[in-house]
Amino acid sequence: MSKKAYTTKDIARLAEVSRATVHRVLHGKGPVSDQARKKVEDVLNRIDYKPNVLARSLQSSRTIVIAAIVPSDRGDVFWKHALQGLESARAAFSIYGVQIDQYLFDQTKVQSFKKVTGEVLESKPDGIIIVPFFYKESVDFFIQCVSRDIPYISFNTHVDHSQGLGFVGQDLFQSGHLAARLILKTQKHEGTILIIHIDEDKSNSMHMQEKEDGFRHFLINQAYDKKLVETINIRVNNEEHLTQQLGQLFEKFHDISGIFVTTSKAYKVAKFLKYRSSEQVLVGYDLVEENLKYLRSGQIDFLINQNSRHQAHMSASYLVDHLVFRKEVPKQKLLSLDIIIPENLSSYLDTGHSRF
Amino acid sequence: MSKKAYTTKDIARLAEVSRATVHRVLHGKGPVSDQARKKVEDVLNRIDYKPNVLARSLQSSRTIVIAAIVPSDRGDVFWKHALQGLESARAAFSIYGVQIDQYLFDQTKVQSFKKVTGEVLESKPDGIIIVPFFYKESVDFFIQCVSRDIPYISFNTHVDHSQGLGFVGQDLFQSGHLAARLILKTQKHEGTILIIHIDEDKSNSMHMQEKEDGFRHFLINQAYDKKLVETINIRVNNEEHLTQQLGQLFEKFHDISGIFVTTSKAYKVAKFLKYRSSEQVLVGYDLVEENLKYLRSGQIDFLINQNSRHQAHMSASYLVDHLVFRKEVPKQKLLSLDIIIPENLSSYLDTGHSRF
DNA sequence: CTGAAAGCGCTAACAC
DNA sequence: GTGTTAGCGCTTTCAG
Repeated sequence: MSKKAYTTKDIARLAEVSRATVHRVLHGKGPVSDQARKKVEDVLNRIDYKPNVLARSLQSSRTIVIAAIVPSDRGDVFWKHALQGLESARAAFSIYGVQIDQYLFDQTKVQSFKKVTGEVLESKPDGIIIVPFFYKESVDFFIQCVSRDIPYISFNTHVDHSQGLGFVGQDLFQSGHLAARLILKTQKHEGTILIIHIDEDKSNSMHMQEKEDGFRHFLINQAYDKKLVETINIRVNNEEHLTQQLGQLFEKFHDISGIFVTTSKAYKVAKFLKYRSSEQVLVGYDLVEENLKYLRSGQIDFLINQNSRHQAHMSASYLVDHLVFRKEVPKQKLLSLDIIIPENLSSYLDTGHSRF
Repeated sequence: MSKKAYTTKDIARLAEVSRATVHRVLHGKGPVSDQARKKVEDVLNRIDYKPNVLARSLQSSRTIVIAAIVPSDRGDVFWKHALQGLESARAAFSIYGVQIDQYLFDQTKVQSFKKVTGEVLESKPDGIIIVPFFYKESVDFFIQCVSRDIPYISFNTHVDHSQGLGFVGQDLFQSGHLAARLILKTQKHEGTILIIHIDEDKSNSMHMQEKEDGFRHFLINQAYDKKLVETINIRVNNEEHLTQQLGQLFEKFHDISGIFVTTSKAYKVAKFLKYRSSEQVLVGYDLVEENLKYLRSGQIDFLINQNSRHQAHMSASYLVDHLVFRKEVPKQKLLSLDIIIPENLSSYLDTGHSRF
């Protein structure tokens, strides 16, 4: 059926040179005479040669090192899942001699980020996976990578840099759009809609803003009364303060019909709603334990899954495609925006991609 | 860091026999003296030996043949996607010397099914992927497989048979449950809810019934007035007949608030609704082109994605895990129930799993 | 019954 | 510059 694939041996025979010469031409290293090079290239143009990855990986000596720069997961399930994705990738690709080293930084400290990026460059890895959390520092880092000729792939946070291998993440504008549709579809009446940015620090602000933009865009399209849409920023330092703030909001706007929380902290709002036994539509992000509790009990209506596990795995997968299989990888891979309700929750919780 | 893995050479050295003997013990074939066997087994118990799959696959001679028994796709996008999943699996696993042969049957003819299953058994494949469309015939076939010691994995349609390697599909009861929640959440008022089974033949009836059961289960839990839920069976032979039937339904129940179509034919209802400019919540299945059109224009509110492409790919993937990697595979893999609305449609359309 | 030897396709080291 | 050689870990063949 499928005819035998060409090997370097075949090429050597056809080009009337030795396999070593073929090898040198294929990899562009080592001295080759123009004449020999031409002979080999002619053959390569004529046939469809695909190197056998397995045979290549069999060379046990060669191990490919990937450095992954990711926020540490101290109590944050989102990043814990990302690390799990990296781990499953490590397991899956170890047979190809790929090694994935994790470099964790403290997402509240730029210094920490700078430190680990420095360490990574020192270690001279074959490829890099990175969450470019801090904009300016990331751009600096990317420039370093390019000059050192180290391919990198970023995920979750998008920082424009065309030299990178690719980006894996989600379309945040679109996800805000989606949230708006869900709320408009399910709210009981046309009341005030709150957009709540609730987070520990400012670092996520770009993320949150894009979601808000998408959200508002949908409402405008639907000619929703602009005066009914309110944006609130909340820093969660202490619980009481939060309750107080929410209480004030509910006094000020007594006809709240829907709430969009742009971070994974929707459970904090849900808690408040439960206490008040209010019945607003609540849409949030991420399958973190506290959110799931309120999703199951009905305080949270929809969760949008950002699937950091999948993002991380995908990133690793693409880097391996590039480094091991020498395959093209897409400049951008936008993962699906999963809508989670109690019925499909469990089907998303068990990892989803068992082969990875 | 990670110490070198054991090889057959190591085992041979430790057991003081030759590598060939180790090989014979490992694969339980060929004559080995009890004494030699014991020596090798002792070593194997002491160390953690994992065969190197790459080296094994390198033996170009050995090609593993998988037979895939799937309904033909004559005009049916659902099965077309399944075939695409098989194709992507073929491409992905060809490097391991795996070959996937497709055996298509006509889903309207039992005879056709019997014919291809016969052919497959004749061809003595190393493993089988099958959509056990016809219950009785499938059970017969499974028995044949077991007696011939051919591992098989089924997908999409569930036929109880514990001897199989596994099943890949969706929880249909749960998916009906999900549809019910979506409709109750979004309908404008508590009106009549229609469950419409609309298909070309009867073969899907078990599928459809499970969905209905899940759907009704949710409504009962929510104490929805039983008298407001109606089940309708429609065979789609000609378009006019369908329009007529729907017209009669809408006359009989003038307060219809939601419609659940248990097959991929929701677009037929959507077309009718558009014509009447009615505003019921409509939930259906599958990302087939006609459905997408009405999803985008708003006649269909939600689509549930059964992702046959992914199902097929996953099945192949598991079979390869078993045959090539000698890994355990789960008895049952329930794929996620994806809720599709216009905003996340495109993110589900491009295949999703690029590495496959 | 057992072991030695060759070979899968690719790479790296070392002669020429 | 170029070709020969050896070896990755496993399987298969063939001689003992």
